Amino acid sequence: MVETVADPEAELSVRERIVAAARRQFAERGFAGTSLQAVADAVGIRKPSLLYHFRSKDILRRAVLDDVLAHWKSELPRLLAQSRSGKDRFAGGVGALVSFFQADPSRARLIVREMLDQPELVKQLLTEHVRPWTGLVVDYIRMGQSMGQVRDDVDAESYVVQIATMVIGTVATGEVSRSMISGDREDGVAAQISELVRLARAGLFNVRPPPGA
Amino acid sequence: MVETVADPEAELSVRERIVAAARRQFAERGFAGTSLQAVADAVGIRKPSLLYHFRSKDILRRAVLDDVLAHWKSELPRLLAQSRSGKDRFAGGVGALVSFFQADPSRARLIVREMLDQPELVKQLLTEHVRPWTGLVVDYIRMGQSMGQVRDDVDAESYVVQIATMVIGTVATGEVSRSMISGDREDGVAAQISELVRLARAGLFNVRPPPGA
DNA sequence: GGGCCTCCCTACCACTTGGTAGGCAATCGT
DNA sequence: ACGATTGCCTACCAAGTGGTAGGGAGGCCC
Repeated sequence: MVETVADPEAELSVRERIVAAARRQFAERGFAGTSLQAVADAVGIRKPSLLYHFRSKDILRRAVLDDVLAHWKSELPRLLAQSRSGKDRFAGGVGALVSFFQADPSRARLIVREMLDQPELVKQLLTEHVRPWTGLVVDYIRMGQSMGQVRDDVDAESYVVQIATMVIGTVATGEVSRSMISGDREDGVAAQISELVRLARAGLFNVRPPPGA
Repeated sequence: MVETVADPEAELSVRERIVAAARRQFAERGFAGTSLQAVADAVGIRKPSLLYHFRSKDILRRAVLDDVLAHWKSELPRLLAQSRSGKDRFAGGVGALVSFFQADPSRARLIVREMLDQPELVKQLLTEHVRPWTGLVVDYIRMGQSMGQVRDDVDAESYVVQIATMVIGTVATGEVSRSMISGDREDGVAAQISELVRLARAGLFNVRPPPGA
């Protein structure tokens, strides 16, 4: 029995559907707070069938984490391409990073949870998959510094990490922190993100051409 | 009912020791990932004794969260006093906020976890306890804007939330994000924090007197 | 003293958890 | 045609969970 062909989810393999369901639940209730029973229910199979595809809960956890990082990694080139030159593209790049996580907030929440639950593993995985790319950004910023376009008091590496922390944190805890903004105004998300981009920009570029030149 | 107000440097009450142990464990392993058995062991009592002081695990959770927020709230005036005027004090204020959470990172980690686990409750508690104080900061920033000292493209509310997100996120996930900074250089923490302060500052103040006037 | 309250204990319980054993139908390679 | 493999199932289990029952030692007030 197969579901409707029009539904994009219908074409996913059972493995993929398990990973997707697990990601959502791990993100929402945490790893320890999620039972295999609940994941199996969400997929529409029985628990032992789930354990046939993933031999233990820990293996499933790892698969979910790998999946999120793989998606992130595969999106990075596209995101970076948008920030390759100038201030306008830079704003677009940060915005695109935000949209990547915002498109499925469970990605951000999962990463935050795993950073808390297994810092050593996440540290290793990020170093392996994401760091090479951030290295490109760091080089780009340093180039901008040598050309006088970028503030020279910027610590490029710390800057990148800080912006990433802000982006992921903003998406993951967005609902809560947004409630601190003026009651519950409609444009909370937009305001928060535009302030994020503004902060990132103000912290990076010289406001106007250096006075000496 | 608190009986320890006049106690000079006496040992903590059992209740307080339970809350402290629970905070550490909830922060480290999460609420669902922590058993009452483990908390009781850390305190050095049996599980039913723990349940004598807190009638359910959920009540303990709430007590832990209240405790953290109460400490935060009570520290806020002192932290704000340091940022009342000018750029130097501002840096001190943000730095002080960082130190507050860094003094016991389990506070930051617990708040992040609870923002993920029970966003509605945390939203309500933050609005009740913390928001009045951030309101003061917002007013202060707006005053600075009317005096031309602060950039006028700053959305004061979003700015404050964004900085707080960055501070809490930096402390909570510090170990991991720091590993993205150049191998594992010794001053990772300091570099990260100083970049945080620099970002906050660059995003707030006019770099030099406004050009038009 | 005697009753009472505080605080901690041992013993126990119903329930859920991750995981295993083994069977059954469809599909595949040859 | 037919054994092996795949993918799912029912039935089960040992361990651990949050929580309860009830008892006992010590201090406090009359």
